[in-house]
Amino acid sequence: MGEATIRDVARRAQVSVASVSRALNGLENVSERTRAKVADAVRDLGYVPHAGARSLSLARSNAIGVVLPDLYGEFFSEIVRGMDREASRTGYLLLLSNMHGRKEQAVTALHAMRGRVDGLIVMAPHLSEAELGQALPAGFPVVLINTRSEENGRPAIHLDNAVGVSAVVEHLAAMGRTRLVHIAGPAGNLDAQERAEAFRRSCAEHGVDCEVVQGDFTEESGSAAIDALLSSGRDFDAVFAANDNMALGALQVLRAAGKRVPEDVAVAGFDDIPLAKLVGLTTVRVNIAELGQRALERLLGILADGGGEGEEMHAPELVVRATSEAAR
Amino acid sequence: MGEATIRDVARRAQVSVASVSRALNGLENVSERTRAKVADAVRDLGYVPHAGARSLSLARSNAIGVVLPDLYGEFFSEIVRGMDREASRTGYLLLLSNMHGRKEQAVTALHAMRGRVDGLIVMAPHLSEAELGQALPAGFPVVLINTRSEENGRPAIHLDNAVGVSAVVEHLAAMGRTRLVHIAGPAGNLDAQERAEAFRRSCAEHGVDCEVVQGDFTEESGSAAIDALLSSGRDFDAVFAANDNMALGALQVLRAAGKRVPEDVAVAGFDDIPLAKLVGLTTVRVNIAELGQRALERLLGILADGGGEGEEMHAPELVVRATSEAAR
DNA sequence: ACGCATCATGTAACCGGTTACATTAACCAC
DNA sequence: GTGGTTAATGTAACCGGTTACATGATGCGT
Repeated sequence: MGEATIRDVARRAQVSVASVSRALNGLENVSERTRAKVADAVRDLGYVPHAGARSLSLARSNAIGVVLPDLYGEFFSEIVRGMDREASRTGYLLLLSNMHGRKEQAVTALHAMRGRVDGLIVMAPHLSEAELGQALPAGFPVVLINTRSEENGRPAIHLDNAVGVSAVVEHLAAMGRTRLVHIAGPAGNLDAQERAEAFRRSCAEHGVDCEVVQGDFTEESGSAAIDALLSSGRDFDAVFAANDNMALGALQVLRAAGKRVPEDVAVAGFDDIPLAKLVGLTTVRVNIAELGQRALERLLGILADGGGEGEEMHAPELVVRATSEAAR
Repeated sequence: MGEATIRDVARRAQVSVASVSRALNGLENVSERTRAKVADAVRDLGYVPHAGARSLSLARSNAIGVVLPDLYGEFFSEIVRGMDREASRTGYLLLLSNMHGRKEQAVTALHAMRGRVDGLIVMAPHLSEAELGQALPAGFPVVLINTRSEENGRPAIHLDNAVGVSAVVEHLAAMGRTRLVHIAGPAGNLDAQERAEAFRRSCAEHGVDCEVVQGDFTEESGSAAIDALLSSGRDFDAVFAANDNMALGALQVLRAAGKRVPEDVAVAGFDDIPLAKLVGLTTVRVNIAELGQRALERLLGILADGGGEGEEMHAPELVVRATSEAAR
């Protein structure tokens, strides 16, 4: 990039570096004559200010660090797109760092951000609060996404699983379904836990029978779960899987077993992956881009006025499609 | 982040800043005793080096700037994933900047990178070489992706659209299709232009009828295009969309209109997004992640030995699936 | 004991910006 | 003309690291 420095510009314009700096930053107290000389010199030399040096002396970088785990497919691009939307609107750059491996790598990633960014957005589903606390000194502006949050009061944004789940259960109940099955995600996963828990609560509220079987978010596990249920002779008229993948697996097994969907059994999932639309699967749409955008907005808010502790919930939205449209 | 500076560490460890710096950077000439004192002080203070200051004095940031246009769906996440793969392997960070709007915004985006990154990867399908040249002083390490390249010899990586398109047309012709429709991408987009151009050429070579209709890379535009075509009563036996998104949109409309795929109409796309495999869509596989990774490798190579001018083509690969498998 | 090489350490300049403060010039009122 | 005010400009310190060079201590050969 243009290697000219502000001192080169000053020399060529026959003024001091202070005047150049003032002229470039549009300060008031600069004469027209000086302003013009500086502008000429800048053009002649192709001068572009050195952002690194600038941020060192200003203690401000106009960049936001984003630390994400390995994310699959849509999720990554959508969340970054949302952040970028807000960032480019407000003139910030995004400094990206995926952390694949384990804890040390995460700490390294976070440390590498020091002195480069004004704030951080961190999504670290496999780090505990305590571990995060070590790597993130108190006082540094951070917004957490979907981290296991234990009351510590750091600003955070969470997906509101309960809202999504209860919308599905309410919908199924309204369609006359009375014996619901939930295929849960893997035991260690926070979202999976919250969804299963909310499912039980919602069923109780609507006075419908409920049962929870285990899955692990893969399509196969959804198939296997329903397979087992069918051969055990258990009766049910709706299946709600903790994600779309498992719902699709369930769908295939149900149809193979001669069940009509939605007439005999309604099916619903969670996430609204592109395939869900194609297949006509009722699901819960998570607006991932909006989540990312909101996280950045929140962080910028903190940078501006320092305020805003506590968690914020991001509500997903019920999308009713063919697999649940008919009443029983 | 830890606000302690290297001088704080030096004071607490009772040594000079130079010794601290040497100890932290693992230089040889530091006594064990000093090394230990520094390590203690660093731990006590929670010191993390200020990367901005470091890169200012080293004239090296360990960051790579990535400037991308608005990209749709998978493409963005895949290309960034590929770059990230290489970046985290080699200890680089990615500084991301999407440029949506017009030229000035692009120039601003590029200038914002000055003094923050060691090199740039730029994908600017809507900027001419000349425009780019102004914003990118010669001598700064850059790798261009899919830019309108006019012989200027900057290192670049291009997707070989012609190879992919001609493979599809040849395949469709071999399957007995004779009236092909191409749904093109947005007018300003280089890939879209190249694909449409190659389509016309390939059709002529294989002696089949061809028609090009306009789309904009979104699924909806694919649906709309075929919708319009069907209601105009035009006849065709194969649809080749400039990307998979539009092909999927077309697929839905065709089926909704009672056409059998592939018996009545064959369908093909471009990109091979994950959904394409699930749906059985014939397409051209672009290993996008590999493209991104390759771009970064190339850039790192340039940083290391300065060499490597010229363009490099990245050939995509035909993937035949159910939507085109049956001969007419 | 001396001279000399070797090694650890410290001092201060530098990277490229910003800005507090000092300086100078210009203008006005008296 | 003098003193005081205001506006434009310049000087130099500072942000937080790195590193060339100077300094001081230690060990060795003779």
